[in-house]
Amino acid sequence: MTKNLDKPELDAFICFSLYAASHAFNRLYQPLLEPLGLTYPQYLVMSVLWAGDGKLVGEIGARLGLVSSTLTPLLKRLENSGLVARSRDREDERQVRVTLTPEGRTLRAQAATVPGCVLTATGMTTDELGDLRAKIDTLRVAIEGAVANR
Amino acid sequence: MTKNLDKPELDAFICFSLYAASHAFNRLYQPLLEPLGLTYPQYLVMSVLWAGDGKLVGEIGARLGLVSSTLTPLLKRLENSGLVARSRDREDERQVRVTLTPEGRTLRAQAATVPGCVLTATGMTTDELGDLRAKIDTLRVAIEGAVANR
DNA sequence: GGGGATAATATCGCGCACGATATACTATCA
DNA sequence: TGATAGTATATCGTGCGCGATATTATCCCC
Repeated sequence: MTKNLDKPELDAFICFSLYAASHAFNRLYQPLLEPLGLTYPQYLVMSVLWAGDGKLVGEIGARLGLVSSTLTPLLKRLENSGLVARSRDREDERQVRVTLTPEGRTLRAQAATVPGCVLTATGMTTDELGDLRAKIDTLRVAIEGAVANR
Repeated sequence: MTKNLDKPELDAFICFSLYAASHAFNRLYQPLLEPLGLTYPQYLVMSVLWAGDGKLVGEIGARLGLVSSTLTPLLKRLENSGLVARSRDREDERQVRVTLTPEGRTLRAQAATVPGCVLTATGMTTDELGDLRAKIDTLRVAIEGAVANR
């Protein structure tokens, strides 16, 4: 009790770190993505589509942990940029399928240098990064579980 | 080259993780902070002030990696909530010093249960969390360095 | 001590991020 | 079949987060 009052920032240490690291990645990607005309979240969405075209809005959201109120405007901006097309699924008209345009596919090659730049900037090996990623994912899963059964 | 084209999401793995983990923490804190009338970034700012009252806007920004265009509106909202006071420094009138009001200090006791809830939700020991935090900080410092000398 | 450089904060515009709610479609079951 | 429940996406309002720029104060050098 007294301990918590003495160190109210104890829990904050880990979230400070995540918070700051997340923003730092944002600042790292931004100048790399600016010539492509993409923001960082838009790049993440395009990466999901490059990994498998023709996904539903909900599938993209599940991969990135985003809801439709975030994705819909973002996808509309990508559509206005001519990188993706959005169309209601013929089978189930509630669903919206997002597909890459030829311009969207072309952009993939232009973005090919980005991963190398980022990897260099981390100053870590792919093994170290993979290990760290696994630990962060473990933490995230634990937190999501706690949020679900609170 | 071909490798990058085959795996454009390779670099994305670590940033996906950070991105999702950061948002997961946001969703964990939100219901805990809602009774206090604080958002997650506002809680981080209050934590900084609870650790040491009377900080300058720039000092808070340095601690959290935020610039004035983010902090100024946030601090004004905290001021409107009656939790902090903002005043120009007598010595150097360019600077704005942020101090806790009695209500802001009182809130600290009400927030005392938050760290424990969060720690429990992580399912990790403080040692494990500390180790993870250190690794994340190492990554962040490397990235910030790369951004600085690009 | 006056003028340009520098520094700290503020303002503005845009793009997330999300909760609450609305809309449109599908499934179910009486 | 027709009401009802459930599902997928969209809309709206609020609060970050930041780059570009403005404003005001201090510093420094002639």
